[in-house]
Amino acid sequence: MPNIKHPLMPRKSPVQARSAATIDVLHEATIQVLLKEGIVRCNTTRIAERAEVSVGSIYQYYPNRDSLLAAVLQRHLDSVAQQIEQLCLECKYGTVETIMNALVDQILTAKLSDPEQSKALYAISGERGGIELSKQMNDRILKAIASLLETASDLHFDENLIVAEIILSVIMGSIRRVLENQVTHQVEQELRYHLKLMTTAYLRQIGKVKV
Amino acid sequence: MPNIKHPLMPRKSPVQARSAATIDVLHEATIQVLLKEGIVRCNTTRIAERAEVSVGSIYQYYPNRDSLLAAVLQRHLDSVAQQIEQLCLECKYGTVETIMNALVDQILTAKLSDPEQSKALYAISGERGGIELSKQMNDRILKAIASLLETASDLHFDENLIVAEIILSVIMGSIRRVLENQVTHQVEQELRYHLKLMTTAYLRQIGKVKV
Amino acid sequence: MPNIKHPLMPRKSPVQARSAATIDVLHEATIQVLLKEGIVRCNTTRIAERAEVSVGSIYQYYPNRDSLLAAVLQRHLDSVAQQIEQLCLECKYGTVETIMNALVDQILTAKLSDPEQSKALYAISGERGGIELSKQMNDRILKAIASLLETASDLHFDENLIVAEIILSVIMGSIRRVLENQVTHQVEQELRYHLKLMTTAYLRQIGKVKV
Amino acid sequence: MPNIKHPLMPRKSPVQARSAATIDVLHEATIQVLLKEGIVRCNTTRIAERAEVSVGSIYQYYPNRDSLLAAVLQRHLDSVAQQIEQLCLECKYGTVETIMNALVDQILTAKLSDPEQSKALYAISGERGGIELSKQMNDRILKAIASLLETASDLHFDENLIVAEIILSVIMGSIRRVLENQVTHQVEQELRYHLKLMTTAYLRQIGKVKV
DNA sequence: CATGAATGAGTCTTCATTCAT
DNA sequence: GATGAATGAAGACTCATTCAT
Repeated sequence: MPNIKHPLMPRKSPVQARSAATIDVLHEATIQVLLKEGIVRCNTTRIAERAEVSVGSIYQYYPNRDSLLAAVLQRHLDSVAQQIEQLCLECKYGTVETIMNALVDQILTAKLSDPEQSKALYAISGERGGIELSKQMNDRILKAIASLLETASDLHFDENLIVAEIILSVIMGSIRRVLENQVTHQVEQELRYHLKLMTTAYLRQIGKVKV
Repeated sequence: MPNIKHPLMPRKSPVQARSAATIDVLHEATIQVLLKEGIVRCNTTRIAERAEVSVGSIYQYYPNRDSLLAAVLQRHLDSVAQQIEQLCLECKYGTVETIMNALVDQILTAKLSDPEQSKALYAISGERGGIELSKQMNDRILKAIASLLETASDLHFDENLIVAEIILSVIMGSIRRVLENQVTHQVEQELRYHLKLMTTAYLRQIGKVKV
Repeated sequence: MPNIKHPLMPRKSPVQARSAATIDVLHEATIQVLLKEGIVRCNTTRIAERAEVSVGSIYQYYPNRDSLLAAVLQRHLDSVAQQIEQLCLECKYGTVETIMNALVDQILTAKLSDPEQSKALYAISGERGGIELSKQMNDRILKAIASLLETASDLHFDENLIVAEIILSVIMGSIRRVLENQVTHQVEQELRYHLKLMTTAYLRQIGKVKV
Repeated sequence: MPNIKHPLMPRKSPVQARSAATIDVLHEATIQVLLKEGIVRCNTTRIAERAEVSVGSIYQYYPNRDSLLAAVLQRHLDSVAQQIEQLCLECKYGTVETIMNALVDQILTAKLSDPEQSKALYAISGERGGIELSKQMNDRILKAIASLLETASDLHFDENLIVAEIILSVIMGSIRRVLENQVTHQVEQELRYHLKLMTTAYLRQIGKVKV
C-alpha cells in the first residue's frame, strides 16, 4: 500500500535477500558520513562510496536523498521511543521519585549511549521531513509518560499530558545541549542527578497527594 | 589587531556611515532570506537581491558567505547575552523565587519575542562557526547567572556555576523545543509558569538556607 | 539470414507462442507508456513495469531499447502501408474523384482512428532509426498510389510518382498537424472534405484528359 | 513585469552589453548543437562548450534547459510569422492566384532558406513548451492569411479562417515532410509549383466569384 | 529462461567567488 | 567603491544495460 508518490517514503521493499543487506549498508554508511563529514557534506556520492555501492543503488530504495536520511532518522527515533515505552510499562505504580529516576536514566542512556550518532541525527531532524518524524516520536513518548504519571502511587496531576510535555522538554532540551557541547564536562557527568532532582521537585510542587 | 586572514572575521570595520548602513541592510536581508527560504536557499545572490545591493558588495565587507552568517548570529547572540547580563545586575539580592521569575521571563522574552528569527538563527548556529559563537555567549550568560545566584538573599549554593549551567540548559533547551514546534500550543503558553516553578523548586532542593 | 549484430533488429524470432505473447505485451506496454509519459520518460523500467515482465525480459527479445521502439514503430507503419496498398488495389480504374475520395478516407481512417497512438509514434519516428523506417513505408505507399493513378479512368499524368508524392505529402502533412493539435476542432472535422476537394482539383488541373 | 516563476520565461533581461552578446552566442550554439547532435544530445554541457561559455552562464539567462530551447524556437517562429504577416499586407487586393503564388513563395522561403535550422527546431517544437509557442505563431499567421483572403479581388469565401487553416496546414505539412527528407529531391525542387497550383485550384473550387 | 538488484556514465542545476568594467 | 556577468566545481538524480541467482 505504500510508495504512492510520497516523496519521503522508501521506494520499494526488498524482495531479494541482498536488498535488505544493501539497505542496512546504506543506513550504516549514512550515519558514518554524517558523523565524519557533517550534514552539509553528507551527499549521495559520499554515502555510496562509504557503503561501497553505486549511487544508483540509493535510488533503488529511496526516491531522493532526503528520504534516505529520513529513513535513517526514523529507525533511530523508533528505537528510542520503543525503549522509553518499554520502560514506562515497567515502572508503573512506583512513586514519583522512582519513576523520574528511572525515566531520566532511560532517556539519557538511550540518547547518550552513542552520543555521536545522536548528534549526527539532530542534523537530519532539522530538515524538512525530520521535524514531522520527531513529532510523531514525541507523541508516542508523551503518551507513555502521561500514562505512567497517572499510575504514580504518591501523587496525582490534573493534566498529565501537560506535565509530561514539560518534563520531556526539559530532559530532551538538556540532552540536546549536551550533544552540542554547550555544557561543561562536569555538568555532562552530573546531568542525571540534577535532572532527577529537578523533575522530582517539580512534580512534588505541582502534584496533589493521593489519599 | 586588524583582520589578518581569519576567515570568519568581518573584512573591514565600517569607518564610514555608508558602510555601517550597508552592513545593517545585509544583516536584515540575511535574516529575511533565512526566514523565507531556509538555510539551504539562503545564498549570496538572494541576500544581495533582498538587500538591493550587488553580490560584489557582500565581499566588500565579508571575506565569504559564512562570515556574513556568523556576523548575523553574533549580533543576535550579543544582544541576548547583553539583555540577560543587564537583568542579572538588576535582580541582585532578591530571593531565589524572584530571581528565577525574572530570569525565566527575561530569557523567554529575549528568545521568543521574534521566534521566527530565533528559529532561523538556529540553522546558522549548527554550522561550523556558529557553535563557537554560541559557546562564548553561553559563558557570558553563565557567569552572569552564577554571580546572580551568589547574591540570592535566601539560599546558598556550593557550586554556583554548575547550578547556573543546569538552569540555563533546562530553560534554553525547552525554548529550543518550542521554537521547533515540538510542544503543543498550550505548553508554549504555560512554559513560563512551569519553568519558574521547576527551577525554583530545584534551587530550593539543592540550596542551603542562608543564615 | 539470422541477426548478426544489426543493432535495431529484433534479437530472436518468436518461435514459441509464449515469446510472441511477450512481444505483444511489450509493444502494447511501450505504446501505453509513450502515451502516458512521453518519449523522454519512456524507459525500459517503465515499459517492463507496465508489461508486467522484468527489464531483463526486454533484452531477451531486443538488443537494446531503441530496437524495441523501432519494432513498435515498424509494426504500426507496416499496418498503415498494408491498409493503403490494399485499398489502392481495390480502387483501380475509378475516376480521379472516386480514387481521391477513397484514398483520403483510407489514410485519414488509418492514421486518425487511434490518434493518440499515432501521435505517440511520431516521437519515435523522429529518432535515428525511425526516419529510415518511415521512408521505407513511404516508398511502399508511393508506389501503390502511383500505380493507382496510372489506372485512373478519366485523367492521365506525366509523372505519376511525383504527383503521388505531392498528394501523399499534402495528406500526411495535414494529418500530422491534426495530431499535433495545430488545427481547430472544426478543421479537424472537415479535413476529409477539404482534402478530397483540394487533391481532386489539383489532379484535374495537372492531368490530361484520357481519350 | 516578467520572470515571476514562469518556468519557461527567460530569467533576466541583459543590462550590460555583453549579456546580449552571450544570449546571442547561446542561441547560435544551441542551433548548432541541435543540428550536429540532435535533440537528445543537445544538452547544457554541449551548448555551453559550443558557445565557449560556462554552463553557469546559461542559467544566468534561463531558469532551465527547456526555457533556452523555447527561447530559440520563439525567435525563429517570431521571425517566420513576421515575414508572413508582412507579405500578407503587401499582397492585399490581388487575385487568388497572385496571392497564393506570393504566399507559397514566402512561406517556403522563410522555412526552407535555412532548412537545417528549421529542421533542428522541429525537434524543440515537439517538447512541452514548443507546442504552445507553435500554436501562437499559427494563430498570428492564420489571422493574416484570413484577412488577406478577404481582400481577394476575384473570389469570396464563406469561412475565411477555415480556408486559411486548410491552406496553411497543407503548406506547412508538406514543408515538414521536405525537412524530414520524406520526399525526393525532385519533389523538393518542384514543391513550390505544385503547391501554388493545388491551393489555387482548391480556392477556385471552394470560392464564389465576386461581382 | 526470467528476474530485478546493481552499475556508473551522463544530465541538469546551484552557488560561492572572482574580476573586468 | 560598486556592479553583475562569468566561472566551474559539486551535487542530485536518471536510466540503459549487465549478470548473479
